[in-house]
Amino acid sequence: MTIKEVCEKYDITPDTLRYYERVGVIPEVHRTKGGIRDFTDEDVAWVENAICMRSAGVPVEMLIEYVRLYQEGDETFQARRDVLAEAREEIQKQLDKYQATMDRLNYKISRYDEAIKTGVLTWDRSFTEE
Amino acid sequence: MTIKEVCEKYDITPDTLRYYERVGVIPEVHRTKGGIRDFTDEDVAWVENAICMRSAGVPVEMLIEYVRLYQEGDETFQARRDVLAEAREEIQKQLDKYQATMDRLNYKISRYDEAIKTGVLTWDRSFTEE
DNA sequence: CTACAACTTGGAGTTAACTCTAAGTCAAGC
DNA sequence: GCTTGACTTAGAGTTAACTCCAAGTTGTAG
Repeated sequence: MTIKEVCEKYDITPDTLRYYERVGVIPEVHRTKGGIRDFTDEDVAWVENAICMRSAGVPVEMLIEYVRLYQEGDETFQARRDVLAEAREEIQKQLDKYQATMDRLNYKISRYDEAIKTGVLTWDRSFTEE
Repeated sequence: MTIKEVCEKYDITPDTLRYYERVGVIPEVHRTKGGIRDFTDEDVAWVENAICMRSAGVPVEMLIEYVRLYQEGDETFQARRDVLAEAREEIQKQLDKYQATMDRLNYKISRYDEAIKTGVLTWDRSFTEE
């Protein structure tokens, strides 16, 4: 699979993919004799994983650490698990914040829908705001 | 309320608060005769709102737009609602991504827990990865 | 065999959102 | 009244994560 195909598959730019490989977010990608990237299924799976993790805000630094441990072999199972567990905790915290913000937005939008009908904007919660 | 008290309440730095006021993420804060910030309850409510929105990744630019509309008065109810609805959509998309990443992490961590017990790491999903 | 688009690299540039610095002002305690 | 620490501003600097650029190479279509 060429870099272009992988990029289209995940809607990212070649620059991002090359950057991921350069800094170690994904392991080194297979090449043709000429030196052009030719992604194997395994390479693509690493890309998919990286993009999924990044989309949830897992820092590049943490992904690099995971790949580094992976390349060290089977003695790093526990260390790798710990990295993943840390990422999971961060994501759970973020999920909670997102949910709180959703609640606030839903409340405010419902108040605005009211205001658009009645011409008057009112807040009944402890939001002294606005 | 002093800037320090507000910062302690929300665990942020004075620099961040001053930055928020400067660029318009929150409206201008009440001052003492000497020119020192003295946050009213309303000011604090704006801060709380900004921090909640930012914690869910709502861009500073969008908060500025909301404050700008707010200061234009009652003719902007609809426009403000639209800004909030856009923020809500983005957050929903992010929530979905976070959930997908959680699923992936839970799966991987369970595989590692297995591997730590048995000494062998196996993947059964379509993750050719690793 | 020749275009020419798509690839390569190393390194510089960009962006959003802070974060820090310098130089000065305010105010509480002695 | 003086010291001392927290406050003020304008503007420069930082960080993470890309994103772009220049100069050169590869590979496919005619």
